[in-house]
Amino acid sequence: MARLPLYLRALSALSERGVPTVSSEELAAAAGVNSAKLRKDLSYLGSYGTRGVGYDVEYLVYQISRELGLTQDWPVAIIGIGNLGHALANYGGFASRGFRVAALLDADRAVAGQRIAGMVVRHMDDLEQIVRDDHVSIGVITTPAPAAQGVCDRLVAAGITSILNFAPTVLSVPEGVDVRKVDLSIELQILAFHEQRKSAVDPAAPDLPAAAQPAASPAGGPAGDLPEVMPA
Amino acid sequence: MARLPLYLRALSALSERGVPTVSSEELAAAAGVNSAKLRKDLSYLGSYGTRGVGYDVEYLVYQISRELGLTQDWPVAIIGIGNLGHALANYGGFASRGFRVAALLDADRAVAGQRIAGMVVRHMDDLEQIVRDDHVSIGVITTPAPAAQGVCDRLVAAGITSILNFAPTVLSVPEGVDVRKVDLSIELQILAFHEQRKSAVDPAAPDLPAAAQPAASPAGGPAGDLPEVMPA
DNA sequence: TAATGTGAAGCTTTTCACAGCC
DNA sequence: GGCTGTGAAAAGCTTCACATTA
Repeated sequence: MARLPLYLRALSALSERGVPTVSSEELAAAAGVNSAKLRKDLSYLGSYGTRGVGYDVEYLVYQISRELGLTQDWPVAIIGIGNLGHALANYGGFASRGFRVAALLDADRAVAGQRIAGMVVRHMDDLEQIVRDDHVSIGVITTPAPAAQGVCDRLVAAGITSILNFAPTVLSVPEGVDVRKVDLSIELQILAFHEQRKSAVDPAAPDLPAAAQPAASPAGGPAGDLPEVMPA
Repeated sequence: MARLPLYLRALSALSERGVPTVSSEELAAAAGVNSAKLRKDLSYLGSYGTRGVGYDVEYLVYQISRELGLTQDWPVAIIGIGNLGHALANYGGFASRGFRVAALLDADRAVAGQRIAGMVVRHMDDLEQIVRDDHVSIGVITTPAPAAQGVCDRLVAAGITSILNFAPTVLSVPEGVDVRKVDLSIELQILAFHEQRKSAVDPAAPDLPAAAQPAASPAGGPAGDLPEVMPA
């Protein structure tokens, strides 16, 4: 269930503050969901709560961690060391949940060899060997969009079955391979959509008269090219 | 509808290749969805297709862009110029869809003043003024988790009603303010969950016997702290 | 004939509401 | 009394299948 990580985060915060137990109501509020939903979600893991009391924070942290497979080590390889790959290599949030950046790779020989976040960037030629030797189980693709499918195919061929894709492309993979995508530009587009709705409905634009009614622009709009994760 | 940006991306690719019309079947395949779903989604925008022929690519690009509000300019401010903020400031994917990085801000006076992506990073003190003067409509939060709620509150107070949050925290905002979140660590956790399932079900572990059955680890698992977007 | 647009069926997710247990 | 766990109702979303139209 995709909400377990959210609960885990809220529980970890409670755990740090030394809170021993929590009710579904409180935890739901902390995770930003409805309490009935939270109880139903947790009930799929088993009956880990105590009626009349709530949930034991430490116990639930452990149970969710186990369910998510976070009690084991997950070596991750990042492919494409541009701005975003660089940022992810230095991102502290991975290590704290059992994810270990095991390798950084890039197709550019000028990038390979550089030291980033205490690691030497390897060349794509070594991909298969690195996956094998370091038991990499998750690949993170931060290449430009045109390169992503090729990299994906090589990852799959090397035996990887979980891919996190930051390149703005739909990846096609064989059955049994999981792909999750993060597209920054799509998130902004969804915000813009709602933002536009607001000013269209609300007659009194809050503060900025300049951003009022969406003008009916002339046809033949933006030709729009594929946004790339890293602009060279 | 959250899938429109996906369709738009597929259509833009077709447009670049000079394809004049596309059937729901083809476009659905390119966007990675089912064709009936695509037709239903598009039917909410109006009847922009031609039975027996398909959809006019250019016309549909324009209609979706208009629906999403991409025919107007969206000035974006990025708050928190660590690794991720830095990467986003340089990210080419924004500009191509009407999103313009109007300002970079940081609470650290050592960071403020630096030039990044051709812009001077401003100090948080100037936030309200920048939002007002540059008509910023979307705020992107890339601060460490503990700072996120404070920044969010200031953005809201300054009149911003759309926020993209990269900090691993649930932000609480008043009604009418939209928040979308991107949590890199959560994406990995979901992948790990499925990955674990695979090896548990599949009796023949593909290649790596080391990563086989999830061992029943001893209780009292990882104490886990809140992952931060930027480590220091 | 080819492919859209759409009621209706089917499925999934969310919410309600309360029995059951501490 | 308080709070979990869970059937049952409600809502939302996806898919089917076909009438409809260029």
